Amino acid sequence: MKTNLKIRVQALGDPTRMAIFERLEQGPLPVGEIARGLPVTRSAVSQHLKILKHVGLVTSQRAANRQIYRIDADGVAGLRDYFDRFWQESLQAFKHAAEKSSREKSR
Amino acid sequence: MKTNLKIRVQALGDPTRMAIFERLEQGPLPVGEIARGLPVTRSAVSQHLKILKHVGLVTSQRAANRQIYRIDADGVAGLRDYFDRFWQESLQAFKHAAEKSSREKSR
DNA sequence: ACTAACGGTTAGTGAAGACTAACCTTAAAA
DNA sequence: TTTTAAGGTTAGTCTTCACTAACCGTTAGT
Repeated sequence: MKTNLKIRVQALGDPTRMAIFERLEQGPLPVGEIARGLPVTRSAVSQHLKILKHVGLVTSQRAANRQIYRIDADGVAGLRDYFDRFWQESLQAFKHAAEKSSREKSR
Repeated sequence: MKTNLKIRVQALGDPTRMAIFERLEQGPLPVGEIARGLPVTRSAVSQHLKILKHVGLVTSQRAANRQIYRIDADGVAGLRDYFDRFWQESLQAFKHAAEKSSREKSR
């Protein structure tokens, strides 16, 4: 399982994978259930799930005949933290710019 | 400016756009400066910036001859909140599953 | 006015990758 | 044991889209 954050974003960049991901927000589902309602074949869904699993966004678990997929909370937490850092840094940059601007106005 | 969160993820799904985005984490930059150090032409960078701006991840501002691009903190906050929701929901689902499992073990 | 540097736009091309169809294994039910 | 349904894999096709090259307008300096 890759832990690189960028390839997780890349994985979710595909609309179908994003749809699968959002489908799993409701709760764990077997492959066939995920494919039902999506405009692609079960084969395509299976390939997408392989990628999502590989990048650490979902996990799977056998139940007899079925493979149950669910969202990997840790993987999602990584993404959240990643964007949180960007948010904080850009906010700080904005604050600096604002202060500088007000300094220039007051002279 | 589109406010749809999915297309922001889609926008960052491209490696070059992600590189541009991370480049802007250091601080605001003009187009030419961004292109310098990237393995693509300035034209490509300009097209990518157009997309990033369109989905609300960066903003731009003229300074005479130059276009200064910077990260849009609000846009990034949207992404963070989006993944935070997934994280919370999947964590809760995991907790439910764990409780159910321990109940079944204890009987 | 001319020149140089900036950035955006367009058309056309090439490569990456999403998709289907056909196949396989495995597990449970008949 | 045969059948049925599950899911994964592969080869091949086709579409999407990232990229370059050539162009344009704009601004500042000479």
